[in-house]
Amino acid sequence: MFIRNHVTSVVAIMYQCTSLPMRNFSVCRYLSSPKRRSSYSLVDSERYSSLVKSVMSSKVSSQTPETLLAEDEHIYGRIVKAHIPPTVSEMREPKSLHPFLLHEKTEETDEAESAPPLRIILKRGQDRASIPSVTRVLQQTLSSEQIFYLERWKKKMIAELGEDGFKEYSQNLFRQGKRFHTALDDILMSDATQKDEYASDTLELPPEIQGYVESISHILEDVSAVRAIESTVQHDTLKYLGIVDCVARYRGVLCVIDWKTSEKPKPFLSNTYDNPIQVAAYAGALNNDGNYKYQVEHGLIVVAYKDGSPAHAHKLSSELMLQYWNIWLQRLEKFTELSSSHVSSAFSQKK
DNA sequence: GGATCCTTCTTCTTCTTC
Repeated sequence: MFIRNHVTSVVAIMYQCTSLPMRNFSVCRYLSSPKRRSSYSLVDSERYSSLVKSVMSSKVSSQTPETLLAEDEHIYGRIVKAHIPPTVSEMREPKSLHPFLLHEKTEETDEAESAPPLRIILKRGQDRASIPSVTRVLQQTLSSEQIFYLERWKKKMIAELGEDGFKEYSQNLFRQGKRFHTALDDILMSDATQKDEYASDTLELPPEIQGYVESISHILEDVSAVRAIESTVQHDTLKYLGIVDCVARYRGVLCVIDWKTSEKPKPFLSNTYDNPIQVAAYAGALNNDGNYKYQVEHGLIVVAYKDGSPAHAHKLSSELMLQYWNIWLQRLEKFTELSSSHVSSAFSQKK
């Protein structure tokens, strides 16, 4: 078990290395090197001896900040405040420094928690037509490694089931996932609105869903104060939207909850691929959406199984959420670059 | 009424030893 956990964490570090910007990559390389060496030890000290001497020398220069400024002015002229256009990342960066540790929105009251869950239906108007969704961004910015393994899996399945068989298999997976979500929405909504602890027991469940619901029954015992169900969230600054499965308290902590169905067991967070990024993206959007009068800092991914075996619940602390939020920003940036290059190439073709 | 959108899922592995 230890070895497995160890390997998982090493893989997690490797994954982070590949997902983070170059400066972080060098940090990872530094951490993974067998012997931590200072980069200064690599400097050809003989070659730079005069420079080192001049830097280390205590001799005071005849130049002072004032004389340097006067000299600069003489050479370059007076400083004129120039308008520097913001970079894409600056434009996209929200005004808030931390999307999960802000308390700008008014504090919650017990009354607000006892109100019926919010459900903002997605309406695609003209203003929203161009706004990408979380799913679309994640799908279109998969790594080449992810695409490779998915394609390989697909080929294997088609070889096994045939084209039509695979199509039917995929549709069935989607159908089960959708039915599970619908059933869960009914359960949560009926519990939240009827104030009856056993209200959901009277609900009729489709037979193929019963195992999944049984799988999450122990999780549902710890879920309370449901605030939102299948509700649209939109990041007003970063311009993206999505639909959160659920916002509720899990063991007393307010979380964005994502329900998943899976054929394979997913006991580790790393088994859930991009799901944590999805949850962080939803939470970040909710925290920047005026329709929600509260902040959510935590996340929860619940993986349910058809045979009724206990679901795996992966908690995402605010620290983890921030890490995944940063990965989400990178994916969003990549998506923007891809779509703008797509637009410009389409434009040049038209020309 | 039809089309489109947001979701719903799918990946990480192969061989040795006890």
